[in-house]
Amino acid sequence: MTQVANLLEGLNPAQREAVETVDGPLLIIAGPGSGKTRVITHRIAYLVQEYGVSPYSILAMTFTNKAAREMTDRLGRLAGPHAGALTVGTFHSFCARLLRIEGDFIGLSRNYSIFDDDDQISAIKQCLGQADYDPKRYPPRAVLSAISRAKNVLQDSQAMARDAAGYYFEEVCARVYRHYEELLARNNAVDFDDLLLRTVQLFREYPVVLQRYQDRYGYLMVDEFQDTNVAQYQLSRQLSQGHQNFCVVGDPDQSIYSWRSADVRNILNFKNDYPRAKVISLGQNYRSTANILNAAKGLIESNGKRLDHQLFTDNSTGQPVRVDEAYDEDEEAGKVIGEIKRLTREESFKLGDCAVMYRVNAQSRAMEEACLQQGVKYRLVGGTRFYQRKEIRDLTAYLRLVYNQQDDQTLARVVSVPPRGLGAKSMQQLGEWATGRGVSTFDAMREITLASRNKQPSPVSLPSRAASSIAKFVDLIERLVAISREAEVVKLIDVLLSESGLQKHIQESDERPEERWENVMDFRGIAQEFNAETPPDGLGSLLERTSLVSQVDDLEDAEDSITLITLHQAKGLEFPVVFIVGMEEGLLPHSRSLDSEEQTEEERRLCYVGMTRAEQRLYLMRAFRRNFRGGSGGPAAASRFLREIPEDLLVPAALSSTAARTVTSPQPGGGSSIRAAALAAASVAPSSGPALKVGDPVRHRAFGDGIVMACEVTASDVEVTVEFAGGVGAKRLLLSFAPLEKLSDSEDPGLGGR
DNA sequence: ACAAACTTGCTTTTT
DNA sequence: GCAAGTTTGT
Repeated sequence: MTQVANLLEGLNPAQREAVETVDGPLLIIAGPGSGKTRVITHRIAYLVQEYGVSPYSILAMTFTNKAAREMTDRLGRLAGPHAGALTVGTFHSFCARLLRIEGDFIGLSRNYSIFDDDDQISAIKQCLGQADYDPKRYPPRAVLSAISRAKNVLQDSQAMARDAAGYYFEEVCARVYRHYEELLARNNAVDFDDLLLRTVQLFREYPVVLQRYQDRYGYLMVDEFQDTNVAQYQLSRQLSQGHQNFCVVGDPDQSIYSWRSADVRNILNFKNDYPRAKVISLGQNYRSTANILNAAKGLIESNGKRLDHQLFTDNSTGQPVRVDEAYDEDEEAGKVIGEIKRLTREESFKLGDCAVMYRVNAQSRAMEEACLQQGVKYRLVGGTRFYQRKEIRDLTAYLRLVYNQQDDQTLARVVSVPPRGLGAKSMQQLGEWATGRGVSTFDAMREITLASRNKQPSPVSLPSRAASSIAKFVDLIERLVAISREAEVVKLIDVLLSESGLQKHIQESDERPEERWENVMDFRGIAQEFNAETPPDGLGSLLERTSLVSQVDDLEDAEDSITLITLHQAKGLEFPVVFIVGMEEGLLPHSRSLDSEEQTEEERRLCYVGMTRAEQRLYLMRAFRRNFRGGSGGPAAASRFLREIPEDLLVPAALSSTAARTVTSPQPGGGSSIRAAALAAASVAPSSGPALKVGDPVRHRAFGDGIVMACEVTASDVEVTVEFAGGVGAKRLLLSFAPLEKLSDSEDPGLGGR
C-alpha cells in the first residue's frame, strides 16, 4: 500500500486521474512537457501493484526504440522485478516478433528478411521491368511511396487497383504492387509497412491467432497516438477488441508525420469510435518558462482545426523569446554560435544544453561551418546512420543471406563485395534462369555448383570462370550457414569477415579504412549482446535490431557539444536553450506545404514542437537571403509564424556575429526588430522620411535600384534593409541619411520580391 | 571496373 | 546552381 501511495505521490490531479483510470478506453491528451511518460509508467506500475494485473498481460507500444527503452528503464525502477515480464516495444518490433512466431499462417517462414529502403527500391525497379514500365516515366521512389501509402491504409494490390480506377499513375502503381507482393513472397521477405499490414491481415484471416493475443494482452497502451497510421490503429483495435482496455496517449498539436501516413483523425475521432472513452487532458507544463509556453500557445492557436485544451504552467516567467535576423545563413549561424559561446561564458549554460533546430537538413551545413570556425563542438543528429554505412550494410547483407538464402535482393548486394568475378551479366542470366524455373537465385547457384561437382555440363550457359566463382561462393555461404546453426553470432561474424574476404576488402579500401574497420568492430560489439541466444535465433534478433533502429535512438548525452537537429527529429526531446533557425516564408512554413491549409497547419505544429522543446531560453532566427542549392534563393520574407506569436513575449535580440561578414554596415545603437518589420509590412509608415514598406521599389544614388526587404524602427531612426539589383546585394541604411527615393510600381527594377 | 559526362530534380524520414 | 545519380565510354 505504501508503494501505491508512492505511485500517486507528486502527481497533479489530472495525472493522478489518468493513472487511476484502469478499465475501458481512455484518451489522454498530453501537452508538451506535461509529464506524459511519467503518467504512462506510473499507470502501468499501478495496474500491476494495485490491481494485481500480471505484467505479462500488459502491452505498451511506442514509435521509437528510444521511447521504448526509456519506458522500460523507468518501469524497471518503478516496478522492479516485474518489469521484465512487460511487453514494451515499437509497433514494428512487436509485429516483427509476432510474425517470426506466427508467420507460417501467411506463408512466411521464421527466417524471413526485412527489406530496407535500398532493397525496396531495387525490388521496385525489378517489378517495373516485369510490368514493362519505363522507370523514367515512373520513378521507382514515387511508385514505392504510392505503394507504401496503400499499405499504410491496409490495401493489398487488389484493393489499390480497385481504388485507383481512373487515376492512371495509381493504376500503374497497383500493377507494380502486384509484382512486388509476389517478389516479396518469393524472397521470403517483408518490408517495413508489411510488418504492420501482414500482422493485421493475419489477425483477420486467423481469428484463432488473434484470440491468443487478445487473451494474453488484457491491457494495451499506445504512446504518441497522434502519429499512428490506419494500420497501427487497426492493429490496436483488433488487440483490444474484447476487453477494450485501450489507453492512448498523444497530442494532436504535435502531429507532424502526416506525410508518413500518420492520420491525426485516429486521435481526433477516438471519442466517436469509443463513445464510452474517458478523456483526460494533461495541461500543466513542467518544462518551459511561462514566456516560452505562452509564445508557443499563441502560435498554435492560429491553427483552425484543433482539439482545444488548456495549457498552463507554474514555472517562472523567464526571459522573453528572443528574435533576431541576419543577412544570410552564414551570418545567422555566426550569430547563433556567438550567442551560445556567450551563454556558456557569461551564464551558467553548458554547450550540451544548447540545440539548434532547422526545417531541412541542408541548413546544418552553415551551422557546422560556424561551429568549426569558432571551435564549438557539435553533434549532428541525422547524417548517415550507423547501420546505413556501407561497410556495415555489406556485413549485414552477408548475415542476412546466411539467415535467409531465398532473399535475392541481399544476394545481389553480397555477390560482388568483394569482387569475385561475378559481373552484372552473369547475374542477369542467372537471375532469369532462376525466375524461369521458379527458384531463388541462390538455389540456382546451388544447382550449378552441384552439376560442376559431378562433372556434369552446366544447366545454363555461363562463362566457365563464372561457374567456378559460383561454386566457390555457394561453398562459402553454405559453410557460414552451417556455422550459424551451431555457433554464436560473433563467431559467425569473425569467420565471415575473414573467409569472405570482406575484412581484407574493407581494410584495403581507399576510403578511410581504419574508421570503417572500427565501425565493423563496433558492430561486432553490438552482436555480442546476442551471443546468448540459441543459434540461429541470435542472428535473427541481431538482424531485427539492425533493421529497426533510428538515428535518434543512439543519441547519447554529450555535455560539451551543441546539438544540431531537424525539427522533426527534435520531437520528444528537450533542451535548456533552443535556437530555431530559418524562420522564413518558404522554409518554415516550407514552400512545398503552402498549397494546402492542412499542410501549412502541420508546419505550424512543427514550429510549435520546436518551440516547446525549450526549457529556459528560446531564440528565433531568420535570414534575408538564403542560398538554396547554390541558387540565389532570392530574398525571403519573415515567417508568418513570427507574426502569430504574441508581440509582448518577443524581444529583438541584436546578437553579435563573431564570424566576420562584411556586407552589413556598422549598426548604430540598437536592436533591429522583426516585430517592427512586421509592423512596417502592415503599412505602418515610419514617422520620418518617405513612407516605405517592405516590398517597395526604391532608388539609391550610389547603389542603384532595389527593393525594401525590411524596415526596422530604432530608437531615433528607421533602418531599412534594401536588396539592390546588379550584384550590389543587400545594404542596411538609415532612412534619415540615405539618399533613397521611392519609385512607383511601374519603375519596379524587377528584382521580384515575394 | 572505373571515370567522365550527362541528366535531373530540389522537405521532413519514428520503423 | 549544385550534388547525386545515371549513362556512356575506355
